[in-house]
Amino acid sequence: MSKSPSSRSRASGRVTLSDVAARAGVAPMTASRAINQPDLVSSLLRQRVEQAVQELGYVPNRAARALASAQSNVIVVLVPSLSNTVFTAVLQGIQDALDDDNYQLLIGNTRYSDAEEEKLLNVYMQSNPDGILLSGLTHSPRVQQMLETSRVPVVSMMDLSSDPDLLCVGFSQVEAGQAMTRYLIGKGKKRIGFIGAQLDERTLRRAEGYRKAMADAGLADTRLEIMVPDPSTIALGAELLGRMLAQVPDCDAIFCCNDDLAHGAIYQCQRRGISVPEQLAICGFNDLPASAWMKPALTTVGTPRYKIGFEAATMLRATIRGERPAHAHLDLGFTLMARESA
Amino acid sequence: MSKSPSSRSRASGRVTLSDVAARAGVAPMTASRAINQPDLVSSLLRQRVEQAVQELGYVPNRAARALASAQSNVIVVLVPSLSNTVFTAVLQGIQDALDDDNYQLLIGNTRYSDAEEEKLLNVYMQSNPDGILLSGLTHSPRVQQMLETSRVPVVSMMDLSSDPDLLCVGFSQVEAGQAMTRYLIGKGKKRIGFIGAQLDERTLRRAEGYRKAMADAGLADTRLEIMVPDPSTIALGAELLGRMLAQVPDCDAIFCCNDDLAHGAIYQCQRRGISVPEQLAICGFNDLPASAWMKPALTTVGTPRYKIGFEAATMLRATIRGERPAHAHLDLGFTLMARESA
DNA sequence: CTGAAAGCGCTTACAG
DNA sequence: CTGAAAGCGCTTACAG
Repeated sequence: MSKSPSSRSRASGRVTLSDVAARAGVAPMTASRAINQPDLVSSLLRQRVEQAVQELGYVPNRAARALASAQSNVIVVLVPSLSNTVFTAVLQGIQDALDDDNYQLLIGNTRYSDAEEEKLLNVYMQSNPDGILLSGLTHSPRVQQMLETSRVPVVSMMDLSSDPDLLCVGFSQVEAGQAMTRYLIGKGKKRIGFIGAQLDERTLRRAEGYRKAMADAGLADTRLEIMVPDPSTIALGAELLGRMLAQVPDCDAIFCCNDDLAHGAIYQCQRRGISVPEQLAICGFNDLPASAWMKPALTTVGTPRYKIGFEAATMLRATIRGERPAHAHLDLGFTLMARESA
Repeated sequence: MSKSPSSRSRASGRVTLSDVAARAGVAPMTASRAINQPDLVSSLLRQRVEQAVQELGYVPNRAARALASAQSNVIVVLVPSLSNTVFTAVLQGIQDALDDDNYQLLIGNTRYSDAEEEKLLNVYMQSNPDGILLSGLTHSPRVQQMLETSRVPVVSMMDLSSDPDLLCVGFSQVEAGQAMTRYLIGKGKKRIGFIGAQLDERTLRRAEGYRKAMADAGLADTRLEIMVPDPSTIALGAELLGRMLAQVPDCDAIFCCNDDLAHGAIYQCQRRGISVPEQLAICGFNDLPASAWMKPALTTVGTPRYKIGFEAATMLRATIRGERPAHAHLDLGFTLMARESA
């Protein structure tokens, strides 16, 4: 009659499904059904089980469920940064899309590192995820291999792949970079600099679009490019503006690979008494909240990051359920936001 | 001799520890030791097991491990927002503190809602976490109860509790609000407005500090307070600046409960031709990256959010290991950043 | 240093 | 609609 576990017991001491079943006077199997598939149980037993759950404060053990059912209900999300608003918006979209689905999100921060991505994926694979959401298209060979051998559904976010079979949701980073550069060229700018930081794949593709547009217009000049691996910050934008002007004194426009850099460049211009856009046009990428409000308001590229997360999660969920999406690639596009700074 | 599982098998098809053991010619127990406690196994067998792991591409099943060992190695983190830089910095600190510890972080976004916090905790408790990191001190009664009955170690972040037994890492939000208000009073300001949004507990405590300082100086006037439940954004700051000036035309300073609001207020002043700080002093809270760079540079309160995350995670880890921290409360302080705007 | 047995808490696959 | 049996893939607690 003793309630304490025998000395040789390995029981955790927590309330288990068997405890609930005993209290309700049913078999554990029935208690399980009453909780997970209530429609299959008579209302009388269901009520008795529900009451036992309440009285005992039963909390299901997710590990046991995952083990028995071979279904983890885990979705892994890998993003390169948590401090970059772009990716927190993506995460928000994912959460909203999956809100009612009882999925558990395992959020990994790769810090823009392929090695870190590999490490995280290695650990997260131990949780036997039902699906994976990845940022970007380029990954280490081992990551590619892990993904293939695991046969877990994957959706890539942010850019569009050239592989027609790869599920992805995003927009063409190359075209967006090209569009912004063409806009500046259309404004009559000739000496258009490009400032790139972090050098993640998206920045590289935007630079690719910039180069295409410059070459098309016969304006290409490698000295107009400043590329540094440091993280994008306002402070770095301010610094790189100075470096660009020192390197290319007749520069008449600067395309920053993102808004943080552009904000820093504009603040630096204000400090140096350089009028924007009259003396120097400046534009960014991503349209952060401050961009529309600052003086001068920043010309930039609006990107559908929230929607990317939402749609990618939706596509992944459909794939997990065994549905084949009509289109493997979902192009959400971008919007050129012409404002005051360029 | 067939490799395919029998039709009645429930096996997942994945490589298991038994497969590794069979390949290495050892018992599963020995394979387990070779992987998790290699020092307890002879180097010969260890090597054979390691090789089998490689050849088979073995990935341990975390659910099985958690179930058998009654140890999840999961730490739950609940933050009110992922779009607020403050909390992403906290998360970064947590990740850095726990980096080498094989903990799996379950990050939950409560969206500033007690009900959502309750819902998340309910789900996350199913993972049997080893520890929990919470934002703030106030929670719903059911959350409090879940925490108590579960006996899982908890560390609260951001503020300092009045309960001496509650583990917490942060700083006094009340004192910070008071300090900033006193600073403005010291600058000769008489009609100091307070703009509060979101109305989360930190904002309410900062407002409490503001009221104390105003009352102490005989400057209290409830019309000087604007409190709205909407999320803090630049746009809202711009709007509320207008509302404050309409309501209190002789207002000579505005204390915004955070930097986003303050940025919006300053941008709005620029648009209206109001000089800051000459006509109107404006200050914020948190010292976001843009604050030091914008013109005028924002006077604000610097807060140790990264360190809060780092130290809270460190304290939690120690507690999980059974150590008693020397002090239950860790006060990391704040810094008044006097700049141009006030 | 190594291994056979039992068990963690749940669900699957049956059977009635 | 209900339940007895077996099993998911590991680790604990022993024993040798």
